[in-house]
Amino acid sequence: MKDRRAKIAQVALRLFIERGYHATSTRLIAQEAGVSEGLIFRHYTNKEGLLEELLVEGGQQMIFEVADFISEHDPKIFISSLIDFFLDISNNLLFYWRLKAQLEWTKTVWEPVEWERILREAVERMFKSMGYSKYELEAGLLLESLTGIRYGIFRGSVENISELKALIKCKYKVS
Amino acid sequence: MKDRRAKIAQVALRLFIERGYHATSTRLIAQEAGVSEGLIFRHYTNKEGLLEELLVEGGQQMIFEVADFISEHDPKIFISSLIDFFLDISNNLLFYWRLKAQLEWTKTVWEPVEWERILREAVERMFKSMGYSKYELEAGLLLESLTGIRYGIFRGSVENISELKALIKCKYKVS
DNA sequence: AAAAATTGTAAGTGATTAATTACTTTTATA
DNA sequence: TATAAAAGTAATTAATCACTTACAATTTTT
Repeated sequence: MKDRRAKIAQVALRLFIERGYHATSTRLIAQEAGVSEGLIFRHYTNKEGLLEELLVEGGQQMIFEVADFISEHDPKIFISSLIDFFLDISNNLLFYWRLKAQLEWTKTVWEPVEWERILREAVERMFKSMGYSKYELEAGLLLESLTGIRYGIFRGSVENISELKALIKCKYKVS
Repeated sequence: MKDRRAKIAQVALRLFIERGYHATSTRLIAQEAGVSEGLIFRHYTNKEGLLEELLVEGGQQMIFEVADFISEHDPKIFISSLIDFFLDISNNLLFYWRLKAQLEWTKTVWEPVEWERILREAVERMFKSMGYSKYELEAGLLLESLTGIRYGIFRGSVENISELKALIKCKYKVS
């Protein structure tokens, strides 16, 4: 069976999100994946290596996804797509996003990863082209706000997502 | 020495934030607090009981603080104070806020605590009195956005906080 | 089909975990 | 000041942790 490595990664990602990285034992991962505990360490150097690969893989997928609407040159369509991207619960990178967010709480220094830098620069460019004077500040405000709402969706404190999306788009006059 | 219990709580709060709840051992807490490990379990039923008390205590302080600008009846001053409350890094409840946020990632079901309910209702009332038609949605948007920005401040991805505050207040026409 | 490499497991390893025990010291009370 | 209660500790507990070892099964390569 070739896909047992993938199965371990899949189960680990779910458990890390459900219970937190430190509260998830390699024993439990193995049990839920239906493999022996030793196999985890045959495929990954250690538990942290497994986590690292989940983050790298998710980050690469994210770069791919972000590249999609980076190519959009119409600011209005861009901002609208950005809001959808952040707040669509059907987003297939939700698990990665959640794991990343969870881990950020214990980090001492924060450095944006590649897709975050690419995205921020693109949003700044859009606000600039839309004639906003403080475009960097505007980009920061929108991105942090969207992140907050996304956290709210994860948490379960945001119900009417589609209405909220419409309201935000209305505020930025992009739909 | 009477204040050793308080010392344990103080050190535990710091370590839980720095390293995460599960990654912080009772042994480390005792070491950093300069007490024996057994003393932790003399004062608190268990590790989770210690965490619980930190959350309850912080929540009670938060109710007290929130009550401050709940009494404000001028919507413009209210919203302005709300923004300050959420984004002032001098806020003495920052540690509680951070711990609570960190723990929310592994919760299966989310229920707003008392101060969160009180606050949300007050914000809704204010938006209603300001003539916003979708006042509930507006309240949700502002609160989740401010939470997101606050997380950004914790994370270190927001630099120009005062400028950002001014921009938000400007958008809501409250200063 | 033989050899080699990979994938898999069961049964461990020592270290660390939260929590308890048995006991001593300090503080409060009668 | 005698006594009870509370606050404190050192040493220990069973359980669990991430990880390793020695070996077996399965693929892949030649």
